[in-house]
Amino acid sequence: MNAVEEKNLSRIQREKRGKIQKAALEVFSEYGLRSATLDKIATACGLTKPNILYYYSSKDQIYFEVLNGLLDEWVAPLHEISKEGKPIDELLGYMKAKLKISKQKPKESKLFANEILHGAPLMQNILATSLRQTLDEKVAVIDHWVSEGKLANVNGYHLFFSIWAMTQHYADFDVQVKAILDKNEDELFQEAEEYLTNLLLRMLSLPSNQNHSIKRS
Amino acid sequence: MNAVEEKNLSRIQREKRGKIQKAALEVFSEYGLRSATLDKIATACGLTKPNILYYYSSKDQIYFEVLNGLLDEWVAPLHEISKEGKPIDELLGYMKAKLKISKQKPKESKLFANEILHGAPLMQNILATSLRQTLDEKVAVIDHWVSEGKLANVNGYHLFFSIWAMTQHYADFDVQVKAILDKNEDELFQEAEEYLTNLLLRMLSLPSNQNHSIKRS
DNA sequence: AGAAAAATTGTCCATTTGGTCAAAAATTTA
DNA sequence: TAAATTTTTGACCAAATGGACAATTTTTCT
Repeated sequence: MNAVEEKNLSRIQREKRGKIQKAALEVFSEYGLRSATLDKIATACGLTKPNILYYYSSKDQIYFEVLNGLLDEWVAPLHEISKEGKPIDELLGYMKAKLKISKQKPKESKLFANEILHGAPLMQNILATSLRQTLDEKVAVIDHWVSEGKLANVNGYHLFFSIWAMTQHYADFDVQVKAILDKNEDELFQEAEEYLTNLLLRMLSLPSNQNHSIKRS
Repeated sequence: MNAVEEKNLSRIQREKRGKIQKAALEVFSEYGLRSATLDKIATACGLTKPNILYYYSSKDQIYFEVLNGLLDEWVAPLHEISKEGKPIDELLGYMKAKLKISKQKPKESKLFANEILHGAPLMQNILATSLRQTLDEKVAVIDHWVSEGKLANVNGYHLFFSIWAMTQHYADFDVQVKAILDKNEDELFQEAEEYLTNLLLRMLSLPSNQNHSIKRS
């Protein structure tokens, strides 16, 4: 499935490839594909440039490997949304999972964002097939919930777009966020979670439902 | 105020500088600062590379000029938010203004996003001073509205973050959006506006307020 | 241990690219 | 129109960079 089979690798190969990928993530997420250099990656992982090219045939290939690894992580939380669960809980859980990734893996988020921002030349077809199919399924679940009266009437696609946008914003544009708010990382994400929870609750709750912000019983 | 005074320029200078900036916006927004080349910009505006360097002293300077122009446009809609207006209308108007920019100036939006994504090396201090100050003022207005009972209780900073994130998403990540939805540009932004209007209405309306989706009187 | 295989590196190369510069062409000014 | 000024360009350069490769070192296998 992966472009590189990972089963028949020696200990050394596994270690070095791991080091390279980790360093490459750092460098690529900071500089982007073009302005990242093999020398920077080499320095970051303590290897020589030719040594890196012994493990990966080209800079592009390293980038491709790293990016491919990210895509799976990026899509994974979607699969956790269960038709059987309580609609609002499922969607709140999804938002929290995405927000958690933004907090814990900002570099990965930025690299992914950068790729899409520049036209996703390496992922466009995957987006249009795999991601699209998965999302279609989840939107169908949302439509189902809506039709059963378990959820306010929302456009499922745009709901996902907005969850992606709002959660990733805290990772991708952290420089801007931190230029405006002085909070430390923990405070910031705590606030964000409260804000987004409130937003989704208001957005998704049925108008005539029980009052969600103030429990009476 | 600008890094380059624009008053004492001849007709030729004005024309050529304009051409260069326009071409530079195209190229920079597609490739980013580093992987954009002077040759690409030269081709895009039909000038020679040395000719471009006759008008701008370096590639970095062109980038700086272009970027600086964008910042003003980016912040401008914020100033339109009036303390005197009806809170929800003001904020809906702001969202619509930002969404309109995403639709009509996607390249500008992407260039801006790219800069922040990579740490905003050229704008960090402006963000932390000018933008921050403006935003502080507008958040104060929101707090005021909230305290007067004209608006649901929301965190003003995160409200702006989410409006930025959600509206810019349609420009910055258009590749992803279009990989998932087949709609044409007009349909897409129409849907987005409806979705975001509904979202903000639900988010900002007071719980016990009049029913906003169905007018009774 | 010794041979074979794998891993590592120093050196080198070709291309790309930002930028220079002097000469030429075009425009403006007197 | 002729001089002065501005604009344009072809040729060129130095630095950066992705990558090749043969030689060397290290590890693995018998």
